[in-house]
Amino acid sequence: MKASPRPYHHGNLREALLEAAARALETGGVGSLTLRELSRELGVSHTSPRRHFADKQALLDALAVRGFERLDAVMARAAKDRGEDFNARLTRLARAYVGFALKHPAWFGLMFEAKHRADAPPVLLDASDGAFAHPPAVFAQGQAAGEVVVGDPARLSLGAMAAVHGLLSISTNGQFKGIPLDRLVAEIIERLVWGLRPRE
Amino acid sequence: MKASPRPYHHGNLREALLEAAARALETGGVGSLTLRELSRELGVSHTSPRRHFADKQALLDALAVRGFERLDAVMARAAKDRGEDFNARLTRLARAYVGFALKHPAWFGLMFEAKHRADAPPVLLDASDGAFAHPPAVFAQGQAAGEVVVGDPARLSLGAMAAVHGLLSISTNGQFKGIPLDRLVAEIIERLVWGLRPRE
DNA sequence: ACCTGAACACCGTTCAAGT
DNA sequence: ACCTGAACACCGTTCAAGT
Repeated sequence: MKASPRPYHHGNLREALLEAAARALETGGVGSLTLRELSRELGVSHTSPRRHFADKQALLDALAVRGFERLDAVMARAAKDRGEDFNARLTRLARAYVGFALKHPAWFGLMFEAKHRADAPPVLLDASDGAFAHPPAVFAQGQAAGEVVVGDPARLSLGAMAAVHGLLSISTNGQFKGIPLDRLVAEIIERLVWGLRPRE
Repeated sequence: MKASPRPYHHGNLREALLEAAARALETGGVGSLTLRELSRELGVSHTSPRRHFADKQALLDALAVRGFERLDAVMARAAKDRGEDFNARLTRLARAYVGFALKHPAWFGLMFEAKHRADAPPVLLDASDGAFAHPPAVFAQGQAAGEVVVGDPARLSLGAMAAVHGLLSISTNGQFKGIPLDRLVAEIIERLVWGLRPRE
């Protein structure tokens, strides 16, 4: 958003660093991400990153923020109302979440690791909150349609998102005991929705 | 279990390394865990660990196995039948899980990170399976008592454990938007149990 | 303002050598 | 069998210096 000042030797080093870091993350995991290697790749000295990020952790945090922004965009698209019932809509949202996590496992891992640091910057927590604002919205509309019990949507949706996220953590290689994640997600959401029916 | 051969310079270096590593993990997180520092602490040369662990990752894997064994012990104790109903028992099991994770956050994180590596050793996956065998047992007894719908206990319990684990991942510093994890766990389990009631 | 090069204090891993 | 010491190829970070 901020207009970049005239470049010196490199076009926009900060941006280039973040992009190269994201690539490194996808290719070789967080272990392969070093400031010196990024600098080499971009043809600048290994001390250049210092001008744009206080230290390595600052770059990782910025990368985590980008991740939550991407996740936010993915969730926003999946949360759009298409006239389905609550179950179908929540399942679509959950699948989008799982899809992002499986497509960018190292990035996804970095995002939550960064968020869990005691001194995580506010901008990071805000980015996370942004992405996690979509499920409550879907729940609220489910309530409006009489498909979901009354109660704080944020609190109700937390259980659903926790289940989906936990499924990712507990599973291995996109499956659990041979059953693909996608199927398990649908199963769990359906059972959850059943439990969330208004009690007559 | 295996009888240790006569020591050379150190009593039982393998054991000492694992204990020192666990301590380092608790104190300064996984970032503070280096083979050289462990060696210094134990008064051996920095190449000694090589005799007992092929590389650093092998030590981390062994540490992760220990973690799952500890978790298994904690879960086994919590899963014991005390004559409560299914809801109370599952809540106790979930709280034990959360308690372990909050008490040893770095270790807990290491365990699942190790488990997610593509080349995770079978012994690690077995240790994980061991700890996760307790919830299905509780579910099976819940079914026997007519408190839970029919279905594969492993599959049914997966949703519950995923929700609890996910809550840990999504939350920050043992809470979520100011609400303590313990309370959220109880809430989610209760709602889940409600959804798992046999449908008449 | 932005980048460089040398220097410092660390790593993990390898390997020939010791007892 | 078990450990050592030197060596190698890396790190992140600091700092005086350049344009």
